[in-house]
Amino acid sequence: MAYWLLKSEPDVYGIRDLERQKTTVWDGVRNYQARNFLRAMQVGDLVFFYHSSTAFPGIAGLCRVIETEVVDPTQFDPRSDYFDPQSRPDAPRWWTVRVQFVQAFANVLGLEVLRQHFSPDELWTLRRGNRLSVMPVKEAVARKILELAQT
DNA sequence: GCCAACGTTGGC
DNA sequence: GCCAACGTTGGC
Repeated sequence: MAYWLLKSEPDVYGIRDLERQKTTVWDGVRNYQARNFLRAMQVGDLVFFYHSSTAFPGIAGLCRVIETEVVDPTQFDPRSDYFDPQSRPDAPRWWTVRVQFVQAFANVLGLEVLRQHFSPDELWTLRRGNRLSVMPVKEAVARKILELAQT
């Protein structure tokens, strides 16, 4: 089983939205590196839910991959912000996963706490200028995050 | 709102 | 294939 991190702006879609919906298709990713990570996910993988572009950025909760190789439907929707006119239904460009809510952390693990425990190379969200919205998390780092979240 | 950092685009 | 210009991201 692998661990990952997904970024989202809570004003658009936060951990509480996922809690309410229970599951969601993680649509709208339009970056090839991020897409490749999405395609590498396996059912059962654990995913940290990161809140970005908000007053208290940080890791807000946990979810789990429950379906892989999902074709992102927004790429074919002309009214969607994520419409990709160059993507063909017989050869979709953008693939994603469906995730299921697991837990909202009692307290968001903010950047200050994360920086105390991890280097930018261990946790890529800490890298300056990092814009990648889907990234892998090493098991040792994931275990530590889970430990921090319970305290 | 600012601005540094990054990915993408497009002219050549 | 290069690279400057541009648009976007995201912390502050």
